[in-house]
Amino acid sequence: MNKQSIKLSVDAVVFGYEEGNISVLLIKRKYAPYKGKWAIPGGFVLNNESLEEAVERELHEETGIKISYLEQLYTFGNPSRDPRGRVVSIAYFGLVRPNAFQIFASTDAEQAQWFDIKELPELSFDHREILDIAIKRLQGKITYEPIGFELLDKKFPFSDLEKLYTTLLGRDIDRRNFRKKIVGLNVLDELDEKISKGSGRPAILFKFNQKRYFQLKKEGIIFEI
Amino acid sequence: MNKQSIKLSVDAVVFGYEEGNISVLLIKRKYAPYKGKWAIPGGFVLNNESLEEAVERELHEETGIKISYLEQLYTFGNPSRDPRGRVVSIAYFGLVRPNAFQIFASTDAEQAQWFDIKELPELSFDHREILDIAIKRLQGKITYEPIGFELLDKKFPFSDLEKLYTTLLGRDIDRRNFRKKIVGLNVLDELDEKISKGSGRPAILFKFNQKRYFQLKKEGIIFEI
DNA sequence: ACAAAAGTGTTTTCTATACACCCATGG
DNA sequence: CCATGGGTGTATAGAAAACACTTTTGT
Repeated sequence: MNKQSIKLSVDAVVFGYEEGNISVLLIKRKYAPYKGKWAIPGGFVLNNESLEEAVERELHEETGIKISYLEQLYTFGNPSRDPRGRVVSIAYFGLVRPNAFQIFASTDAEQAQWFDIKELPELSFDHREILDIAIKRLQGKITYEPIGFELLDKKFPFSDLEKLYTTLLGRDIDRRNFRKKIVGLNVLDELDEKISKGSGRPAILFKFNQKRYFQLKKEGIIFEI
Repeated sequence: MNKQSIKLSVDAVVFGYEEGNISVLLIKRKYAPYKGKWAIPGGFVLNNESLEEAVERELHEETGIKISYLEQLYTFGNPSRDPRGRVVSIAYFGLVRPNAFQIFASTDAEQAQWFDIKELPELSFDHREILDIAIKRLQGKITYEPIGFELLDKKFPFSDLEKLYTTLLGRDIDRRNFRKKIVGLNVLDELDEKISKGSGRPAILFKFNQKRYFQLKKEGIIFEI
């Protein structure tokens, strides 16, 4: 019988959102292959760790950020996807507020950096394909799950949530209808605080009702905007 | 550096539908571990084949059936899921008409058999968990995709499609509203043929308009019954 | 007072749901 | 002629979409 010599890796596609821009966290590879090229953070799975542990560890090692919830995206196994030999990679997917983390490169990464998803550099391996699938998933999620908790500040004006949705959907939405729908979900708590953005009427701040938010996620709302 | 010694396998969860019953194809294991126990068909990935090739090959070897489209379900990587050592398994998912295939066990399988999903035997490894996730996916699919093409005969009366939906949803649906909705999707072509089921008015036969069907799948309709 | 962003209701349209009787055939 | 399953339309309620002016602040 042919001895199997397949290696297993994990990759973490981490999206951030800030003021109308969606970005993704990439690292510059320190070693060959693709030395000096940008790539999705990730690396080989160790013998005794779960896949989730592996992806969190690799992400932390290479970029300094620690995320406790990464969702499995897809497993990529094309035999020629890695020039070093057969490497099957399980890709994960996460959302964060970029400004809530300080990123710093280490181990296999020479550099770690946020890239706007509309201005991506050339990527290593089949990482462009992985990223494309992740972007599709991100845009798909919005229709069957509430989104925003992981991407917005703790306290935020309604307009931030609205801008997030217009950015992810790539089109304008009606402010009144949107507000009605979100309010109807009971997922936001209104605070006794306002924020002023220099000019214009100050906005009331909201926060997500965490319990209700995760309940909706679990139930899987269908949510057409 | 610690040399990685993880093995990679694939598993194929194949669902069948026949006259109001959903079944799944299982094999009885010929070798240890779990010798003589039922399991989801699958096995190790070879060095030079893609994951899709591997899962189709294993399914064919163990059960005799050949399916060209299996969808990736999830990757299971719990370090203790296999008593032989670290085995990560990529599970796939497919739908067929059981009566369109003749099943016969071979290679690692002592027997291959359809089981009603309400009367499952004890399963090997973490296959019960895999199957539960697959069943959830099957039930979820129905709300965002048309379904039935792979599960019904080429030509079928409307009532067959209706019964499939009631079975998958686990509840009754309104015959008139259901028909309206399906007809509205333009996914069925009416044939000039009828079928009689012994007593009662003969039913007009339909077939799926394949082009339209796969177009809807791709677009991803949201389809509440 | 004006510029800039936040906040708010009503009307219309569409979609989902509820609901019951007639039709065609076999025995 | 009766038992059995197949086929059909309409009315109502609820949800989504379209739509524009007023409020509050900073300058």
